[in-house]
Amino acid sequence: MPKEIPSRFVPSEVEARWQGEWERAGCFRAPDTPSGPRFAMVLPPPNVTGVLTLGHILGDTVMDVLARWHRMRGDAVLWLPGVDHAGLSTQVAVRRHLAKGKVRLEDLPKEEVLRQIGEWKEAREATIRDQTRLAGFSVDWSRYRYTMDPGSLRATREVFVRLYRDGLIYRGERIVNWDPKMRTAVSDLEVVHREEETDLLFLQYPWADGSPGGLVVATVRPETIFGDTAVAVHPDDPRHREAVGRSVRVPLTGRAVPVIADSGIDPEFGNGALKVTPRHDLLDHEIAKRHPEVVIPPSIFDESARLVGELVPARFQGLYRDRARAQVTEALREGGFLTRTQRYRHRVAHSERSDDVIEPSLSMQWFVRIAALAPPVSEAVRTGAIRFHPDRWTLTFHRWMENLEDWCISRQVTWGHPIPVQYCEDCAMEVVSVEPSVSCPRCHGSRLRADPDVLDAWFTSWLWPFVTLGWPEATADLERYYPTDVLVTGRDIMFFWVARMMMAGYRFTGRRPFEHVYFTGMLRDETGRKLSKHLGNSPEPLDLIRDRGADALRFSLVHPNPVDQDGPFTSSTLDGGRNFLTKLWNLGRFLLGHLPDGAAGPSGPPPLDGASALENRWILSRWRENATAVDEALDGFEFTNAATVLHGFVWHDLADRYVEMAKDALQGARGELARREAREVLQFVFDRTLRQLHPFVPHVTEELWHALPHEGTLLAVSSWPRPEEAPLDRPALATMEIVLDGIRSLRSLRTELATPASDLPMARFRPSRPEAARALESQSSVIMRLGRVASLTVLPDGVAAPAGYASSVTPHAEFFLERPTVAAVEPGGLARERRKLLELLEKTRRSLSDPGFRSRAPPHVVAEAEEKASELAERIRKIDGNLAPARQETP
RNA sequence: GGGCGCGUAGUCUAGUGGUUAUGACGUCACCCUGACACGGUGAAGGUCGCCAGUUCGAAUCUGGCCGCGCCCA
Repeated sequence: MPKEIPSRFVPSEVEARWQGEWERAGCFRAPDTPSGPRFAMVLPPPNVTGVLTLGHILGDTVMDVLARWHRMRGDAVLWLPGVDHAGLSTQVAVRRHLAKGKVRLEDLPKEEVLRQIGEWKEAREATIRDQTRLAGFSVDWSRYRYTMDPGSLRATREVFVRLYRDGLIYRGERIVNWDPKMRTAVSDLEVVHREEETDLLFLQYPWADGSPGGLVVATVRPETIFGDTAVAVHPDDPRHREAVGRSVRVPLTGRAVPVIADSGIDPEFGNGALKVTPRHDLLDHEIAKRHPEVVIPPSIFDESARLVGELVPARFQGLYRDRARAQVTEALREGGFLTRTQRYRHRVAHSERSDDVIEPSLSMQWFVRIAALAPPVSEAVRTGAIRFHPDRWTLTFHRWMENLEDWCISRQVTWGHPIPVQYCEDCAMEVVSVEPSVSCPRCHGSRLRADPDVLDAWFTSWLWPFVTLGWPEATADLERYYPTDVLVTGRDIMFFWVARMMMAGYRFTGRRPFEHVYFTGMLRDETGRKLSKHLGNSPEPLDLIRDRGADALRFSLVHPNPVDQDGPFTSSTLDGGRNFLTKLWNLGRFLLGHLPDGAAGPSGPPPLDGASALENRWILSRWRENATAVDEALDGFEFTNAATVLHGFVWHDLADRYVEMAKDALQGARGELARREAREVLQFVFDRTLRQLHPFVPHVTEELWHALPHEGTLLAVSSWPRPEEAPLDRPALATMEIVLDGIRSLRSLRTELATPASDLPMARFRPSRPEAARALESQSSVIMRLGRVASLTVLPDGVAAPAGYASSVTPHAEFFLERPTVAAVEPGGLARERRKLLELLEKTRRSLSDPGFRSRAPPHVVAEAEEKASELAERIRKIDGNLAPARQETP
């Protein structure tokens, strides 16, 4: 047993050691026990695109608190880690990386692209594992999974085939969100809208029959006129009633297109007439479907959004979207078609991944009819089988679930799971199978062409909670640890991922994938901006860990700002965490310094009786109260509350009060019996507090626990304390309130009187009640020591305060403190207090004189008010009595 | 435009009908007191966004307004 704890907590010397110990002991491996209480979580697999951000560390910290807490409670805990291949995102990242070396990803052969991405993945994955280890997260590395490992590959294909056979996956031509930079379709969820200002052009489409004038159409996308196959107006629009049924010529091409009436047109927009480009706009496409006379033309864009095709005049061929817009606008102006322009703010869709402007485009893609998967999910949330924390997100969730569009799952990128479909070159059959076929099941031809596309990465990660446990095989893990208990994630992926996992869970396992979904908040910097790599305001977690330690970082993420709310994370937040750990560390040093050689570890609290020191009875009760509050907070997913309770207990109850009060006893000033009792109490309380703090700050608690006498091998596998271990001594709690009130009063008077620090003035007190008298008299030595006075004696009723004393009046007593100099006067505090009390008294009396209050308010409230009024009046009377002589002395 | 949420000391925050409105950071004063200056002690700082209403009583419930944020179209 080392008799010394270093004077400073140096995380770098402590943290790595325990990470090694825990792993060597295998305490984070989910037990293979077939039954008994269990607790399971899958870690949301971070993208191999990048490394862990502070946001990840926040979520992981919450999960680690849950995992370690449950482990200490004796549950078989599974916390399963892994990474996500993140298809498109990763390809975008690697593309950007290659571009720095002036290499275009598109120019590389497929094998080379895969090799580059593979290298990228290996490097990032290693960093992610390091970060996870160094933060002290207690994941089960033996069950580590990757969304492109063989099991995931197999399961993904299996799911595709099942949904296809059930008619819930289909291939179809629909308007999709096309990302011209990445040259792939993306799903609705991967599109972000941003407000932009552009020119709204008013274009005159001449009448096809040659009559003068024409129909004026407003558009922000003049370059798409080559794809126009109609002009639409609202049927009730009087301005355009004549036009319906006629034809107009598309400027610059001369093609005649019909004017149609459609109630989907907004008459308020522009001139009330809309050019219909069915191949390049969702609304236009829907209009075209409603009107058989409107043809769907060939595309006018290639996959990079360059103008091409038979409808595009030669002079515009090959122009990229933006240049095309400028040149077409110029041509329209020259041709006299442009009647006017107007600045116009509107929302433009961008690809979340590449940031390029989305080009809506009619395209052949694979879709999932997710609306068919929704009912059991909505039902689960409605009945509470799955619950959100905080629960206000339930509403948002329901709204989205009621409005589901088919999910586009095919991507025209290289990196991802291949779509498990082959096309027969002979009979054109779609062959959909888990294992690739060698011949066509219909015509038996052997010329099968694999679908060149890959699947949206979410199509794999929506299976995460059960694929990671072995699905579709009926493994022991799946039996034991599915459904999982809690999912912790950010609400930004509520629809992307959480909802889809719920759909997949019910569809493929028939059960909920998890019971609780806990959403963490978003971290912001001191100016309120979201932390993001993009803004450059996001600190590197490894730097913070190196600088302040993993525990300080972890604690700062859950305290003092609420984990489930967006809130600031700044260097002063981090200081707070570090300061707290230092406080804890020094408490440990203090305790060790007062233990004799060979002291035993604490097993339970020492039995106390009426003869025991007040502070001992008090701190055990305070610990019990706080321990109960911690349990309640953790049960209710209130992580910040739990941390706040522990923080307050350690700092204020244990350090500021208990230790200060018990110092005498610990140093032997009150005899050997008192000394041993104080030691045992402090050992017990500190040991239990270390256990409770362990899920939040595992390293420092493990280190301190080992530095002190303890029972057991590792704190990480020790048991979670039960509040009932300690007695709840209500009289001790009440008595201590009076004692603390006295100490506070004397200290406050000292400051008000500017008593020099080294002075020990004399003090008197006049109790208001017998129990106050007993408390103050019996504890006078501790009050004298902490209140820093030389004597503390009772002033009998009816005896005036001695001259040269200043006073303070509390509900329990009047306190008098000797003034340091003759010149010192009654401080202003007493008069201020009097004003405050008088205001309160008046307010209370107003209530009491209101007949409605007496007749309607509950009797105990009335009684309390009466008691308060008389107590206030009494205190004011006492203040007046003490104030009067002071006034006389200083006219 | 629709939905959801939030406005409490300089900053962040607790508080779902009766509390002298909680805590932290910051500020000021004194103190390197034998665990800790990453500390101790004390103090200052709030018409709980505004206006109505409900109620004996509103930071708390209702409505309206103002401001901010997020999601969806």
